[in-house]
Amino acid sequence: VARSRVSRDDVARLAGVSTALVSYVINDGPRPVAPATRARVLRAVEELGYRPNHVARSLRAQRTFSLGILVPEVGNPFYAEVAKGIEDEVFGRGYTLTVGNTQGSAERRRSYTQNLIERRVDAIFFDFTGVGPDELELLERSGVIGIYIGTIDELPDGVRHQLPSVTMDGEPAGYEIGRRFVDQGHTRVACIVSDFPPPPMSGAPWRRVEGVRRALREASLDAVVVSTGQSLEDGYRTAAGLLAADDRPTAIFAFNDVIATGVLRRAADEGLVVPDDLAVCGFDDIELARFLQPRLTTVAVPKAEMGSLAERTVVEALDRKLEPDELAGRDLTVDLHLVVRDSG
Amino acid sequence: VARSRVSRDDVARLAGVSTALVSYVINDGPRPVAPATRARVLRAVEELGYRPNHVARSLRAQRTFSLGILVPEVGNPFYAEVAKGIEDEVFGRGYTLTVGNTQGSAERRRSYTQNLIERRVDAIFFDFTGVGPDELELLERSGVIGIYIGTIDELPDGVRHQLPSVTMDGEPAGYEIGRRFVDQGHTRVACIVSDFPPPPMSGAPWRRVEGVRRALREASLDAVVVSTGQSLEDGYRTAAGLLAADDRPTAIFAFNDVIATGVLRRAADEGLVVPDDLAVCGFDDIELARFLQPRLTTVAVPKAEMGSLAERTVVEALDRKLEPDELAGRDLTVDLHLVVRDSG
DNA sequence: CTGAAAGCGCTAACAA
DNA sequence: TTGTTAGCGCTTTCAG
Repeated sequence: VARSRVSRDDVARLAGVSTALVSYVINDGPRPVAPATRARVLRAVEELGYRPNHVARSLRAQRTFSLGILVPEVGNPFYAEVAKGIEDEVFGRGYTLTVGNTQGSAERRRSYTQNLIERRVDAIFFDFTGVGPDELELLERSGVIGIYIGTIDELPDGVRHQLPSVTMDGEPAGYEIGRRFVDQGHTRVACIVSDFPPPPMSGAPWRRVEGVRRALREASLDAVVVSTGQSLEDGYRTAAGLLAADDRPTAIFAFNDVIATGVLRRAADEGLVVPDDLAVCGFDDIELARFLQPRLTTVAVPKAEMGSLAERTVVEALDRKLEPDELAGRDLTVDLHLVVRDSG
Repeated sequence: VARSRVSRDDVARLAGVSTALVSYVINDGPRPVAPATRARVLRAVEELGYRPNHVARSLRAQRTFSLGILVPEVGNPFYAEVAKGIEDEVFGRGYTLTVGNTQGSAERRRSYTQNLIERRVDAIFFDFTGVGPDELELLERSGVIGIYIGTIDELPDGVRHQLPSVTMDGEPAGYEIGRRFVDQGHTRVACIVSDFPPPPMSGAPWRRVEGVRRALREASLDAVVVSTGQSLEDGYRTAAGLLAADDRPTAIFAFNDVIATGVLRRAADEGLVVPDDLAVCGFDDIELARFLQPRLTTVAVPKAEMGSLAERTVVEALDRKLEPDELAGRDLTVDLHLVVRDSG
């Protein structure tokens, strides 16, 4: 077997034509080729098992047809969901997706961005990873398109509107949850927020928590807010701490469904009945939420939609050969809504 | 800002040296450079914000430092886990991971393999996707390294030992589960297997189910086996069917933890108490398993270990510039063990 | 309708 | 210690 060493030259030689012809045949253009010649080329391609080298093509075309996506944690189904939406969409158009796990580290995020740019990906999606001035500058000087997908919390003011984005604002949904807690007569409510170290760049409190507290404040109440990590275990452990107190909360708003799942587990371990002894609300509405026992009350985030909005923005820009700056200001927004189930 | 147009030539010109020197400085070799010159080059690099073009470098080096991984479904935390293990490991060595979702389609698997090969990835990991003759031939003629990670079920005989692999055999663990069911006095047990369309290439029954049935047979029993898809919903729906029957099973072995989660949900909906009215065992031991209510009895699969064994095999082969055929026959195996919790 | 050749950005062998 | 240059595989302009 001819080990990959088969190049366009070999095909041309075997078919007895010039290399340009081979190119025209393979790409169906840009110039026409006589049917007989075309057939000869095709036969040679077949015989040699020739396949074009995408690397060479990328170098020449100054376009790689590959996209990068940065994710805080691929293991978390929430982030995976938007990545999946994008991948599914672009594969049909010949793009490939390179994914990077930032693990919440700003340093990793920066170095991945750098790496992807050196590899000349056509665009980079920042999937709930936040974007800082570093990434912005890297994108700027390289001319690579970047787009942000995530919460408005994670976009520092100096960054917003500098690159296109698809964002959501958790405040209104948080407010609804807070209202619900108030209506249910809870007076001791806790919010568990889930920060990667370091905390969100803006340093601002999370919008979704602000929403909850706004509702509480209207009833002259407030919430205790504690911070934890991203895993099921983090949710479990944090809930354990909260529930150990004498004046333990009777309602917990968990930052996301993964944390909420940990909380539910801990509640069960304490012999607490949810929602009677403890109300629990999550956020994200991952598929799992409605399979948990009890079914989780949570906030539906249109993950697939966020992915495809971003994907469409990028692909269109690429197709129309827009410059990155022409995309600045394209800030799309999606709506969230509360999904009431059994946990709170 | 100089839009990415900065190339090695610009740096050389600004520093007043030859392009080779720039190369030597950037790569720290292969030839030494006088300190003064080096400093000048570095300054020019800095001033221009120069970054090497990885595409050109790949073309030249005949090596891209990118790896491909094919996964049945990124949304499933089980598959994501091994991908994560690999990614984490190789990123430090400068590799990047391009992931493809096959969605269980053999056609997609083939076309992704093709695509990745054209992009000249240095190696492809097949993560529980199976590998068929098509992929084998593609790898063969391209000289790209391929490695299989998954169950032995999914490797047709014509493919085994043709490429390196890290596999597990579910039979013994299945047997343990079957034994447990027997010891608990169950006489009506059901197995839910989870096939993507089409069914596993080998056409053979799944080893883990064979194990369960072997144990049952020893007690002169047998299991009913039903097939379903991969989602929580699939598990839920299939359990609904099973539990609707008059002679409903009192024990269910679910193909994996995702399916088991759906089963648990349905059992709760039917007002069945697990494990008293119904025993449920899963497979994989995803992190979620021990947070479910009830905690899921399942089989621990060393996901991270499988990933890193495969990763090490590949990286070593790449470092030592081994030919793909030198890897054939490197078949590693990992052990599984039952994790008894509360569901069965 | 087809061939020759330049050039994408980089590395390294060869020369000086 | 440094400069020059061929060539990785491809596309496309310019000639014929």
